[in-house]
Amino acid sequence: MEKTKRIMTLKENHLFSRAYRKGRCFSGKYVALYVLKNMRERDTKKLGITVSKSRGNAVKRNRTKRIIREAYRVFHPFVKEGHIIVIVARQPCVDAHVSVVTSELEALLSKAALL
RNA sequence: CGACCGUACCGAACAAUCGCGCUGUAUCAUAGCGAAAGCUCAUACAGUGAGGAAAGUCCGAGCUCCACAGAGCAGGAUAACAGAUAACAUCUGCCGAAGGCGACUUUAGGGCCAGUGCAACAGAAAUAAACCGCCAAGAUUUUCUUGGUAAGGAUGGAAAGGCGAGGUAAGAGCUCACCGGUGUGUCGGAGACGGCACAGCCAUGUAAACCCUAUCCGGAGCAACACCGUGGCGGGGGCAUAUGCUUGCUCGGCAGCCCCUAUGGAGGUGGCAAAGAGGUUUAUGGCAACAUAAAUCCAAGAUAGAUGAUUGUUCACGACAGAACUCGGCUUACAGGUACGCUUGUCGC
RNA sequence: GCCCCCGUAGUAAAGUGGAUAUUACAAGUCCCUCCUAAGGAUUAGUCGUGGGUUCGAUUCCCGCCGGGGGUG
Repeated sequence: MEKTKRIMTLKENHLFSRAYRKGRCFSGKYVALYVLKNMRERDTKKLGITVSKSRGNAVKRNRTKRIIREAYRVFHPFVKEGHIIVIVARQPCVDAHVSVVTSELEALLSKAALL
């Protein structure tokens, strides 16, 4: 099974832009999902979370990132390996509750055939 | 009790489970490096983990690098006076001015008699004075000329100290009382300045207009800077003449492999994390800002960037808002709450 | 994080402290034309915002707000 419970985070900017250009896109009301197959590293899964500057000030952006990370943490052991996942927060996500975001993320992940 | 003023402070609390950054200790069977020790990763336990403004980046410093014999100019900043401070555009006290019944608050507040500029429109006239008016003289006769005048009218933000009385041909600080402002003297004060007395009103506003006076200022900023460093491009030496290119051949040259070395992209480490112009209390000095002494307290340190979720209980039902080298201020945002002191109004004793 | 720059009609730009803030394009209305184009006339500004200096501020000074750029 998975060797680490730790979530690998996506850091490089060019991988973000690759995911936006070439990845498959699934968007819901609260978040949008970009999925890209990682050819180089087959057995890892990487996560990137993006909150635009127009969504609010620093406190609101940090809080939104925490909510998304908490929602993703539930599904992390079941997600298939070898993918780059980018989650983009949309405007309603700033004031949303965790349970709402979790249910929507579950629907999007199953739609993307990652579960 | 209500309203107001000033100063200081707080910025939801507790418990359980899961999860995150850093530090320490232990383990390292498994994953990576290594001959090994061990290190990284991981796991377990313990500790610790955002603010009063962390914000805006508006001032002032520390720190680092660059430049620099000395002096001046240019440019910039500040501006009553005295002090505090490492320093400041900050703070304290005080003076003047403005506001408030008051507690108290606000105040870029030097110099237009060093010089220059500007003051549109209106108005006769804007720094220079006679349009109307008033008075006198002369000529002519429903007015005109010459002279005097700054009381009154009209314009304007501003018209030459204000108001009253005397005075005069009419007027005028021409003279006088009061007020205002200027100068001199004297008294008080550390000083700005204030009180009193005398003299005397030849003259607007603007210096956040140029400027003058006094004081201060070299430049850039932690993405500074220092170190490690392999990819590339270089330099030197060695190996091999096996292979490719350069012409069909030979020599030579380039490419090749290894070692040393300079620069130093990506990346990493330090700077930088517990401790300094630090907080609290007490004592002394001072009106105060603050200073001195003693005791005592302090523990975030990320690098796409750590504090969240769920459940339960309670309340005032939770605003503004996230450290990024570090301090002192200023400015701006903010649900609500607490303490002390003062003023004023009403009621009661 | 740090360092800078800019806000004027819908857009792009001018604008010595002094009249109702100027020009071009665009937009609306009217005239001209059988209709359209061209042409002519005309309309619309809280000069980003709050204070201050001044008789008077788009302009000078200060504080906020918004936008943009640079960063061996």
